[in-house]
Amino acid sequence: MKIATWNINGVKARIDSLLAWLKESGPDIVCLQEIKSVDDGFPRLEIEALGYHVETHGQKGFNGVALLSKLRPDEVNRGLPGDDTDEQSRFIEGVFSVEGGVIRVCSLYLPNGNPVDSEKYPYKLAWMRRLEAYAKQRLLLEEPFILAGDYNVIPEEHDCWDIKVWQNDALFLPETRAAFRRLRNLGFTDAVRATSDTVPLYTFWDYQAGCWPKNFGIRIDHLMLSPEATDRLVSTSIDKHVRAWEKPSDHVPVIGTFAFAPA
DNA sequence: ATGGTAGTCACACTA
Repeated sequence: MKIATWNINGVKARIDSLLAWLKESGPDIVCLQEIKSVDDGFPRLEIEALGYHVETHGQKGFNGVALLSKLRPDEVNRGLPGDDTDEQSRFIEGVFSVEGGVIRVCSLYLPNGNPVDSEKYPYKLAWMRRLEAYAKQRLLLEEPFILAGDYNVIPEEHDCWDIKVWQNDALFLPETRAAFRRLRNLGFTDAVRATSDTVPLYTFWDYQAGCWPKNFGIRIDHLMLSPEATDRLVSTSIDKHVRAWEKPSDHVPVIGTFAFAPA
């Protein structure tokens, strides 16, 4: 079973690429971020025509996440718990039946947090605290559980082309990485790192300043796995070639392959 | 180069 995450940076602008990639890659579950669409505006018919169920948690203009899946989810939950006043659509959770039980998969779009001296950075850190509290509770279920998405976190220096450029950025500040480590240390495995010794590995290349042709990238899209999901992890891959397509997203798909069979 | 590019939406805002 292939489970992928991809920040597509606007589903309306990326629908042709998304359909082409679904046909090429054939993932079973896809976690999308930055759909930048309300639920009614999401191009669900074209995606359903390829055999996917579509669940969205949209927002006008910004943010927005979605779950595409060959299996129909048994349960879907929208929004990260912990702050009823948070109106940004950054989190959706689906539960799927597989042979022998369920898997729980979340698509998350963690706040960017820049500029650091604005209210955006404390919002990011508060969001990470909420994610940690939520994840801690979910781990008690002892299920295969995958937190997939755009974390806007560069975990280590070697996940970045030039740390001097990023060291004071909200994606790399010590407090940001400490929050990421706290989450991981609850018992999660960074799937890409667990299956590859290659450094560096990138999932994002900025549109600006020729970052893509110069391979000036960062690794910020992650599949974080509970112990029960890690037990079933077979391999991971980063679909880097998609960054060279016409009108690309600045992020590429990250894919985990697992030894789960559909129910 | 106190720049650069892209998406959304209709003016800046976000990244």
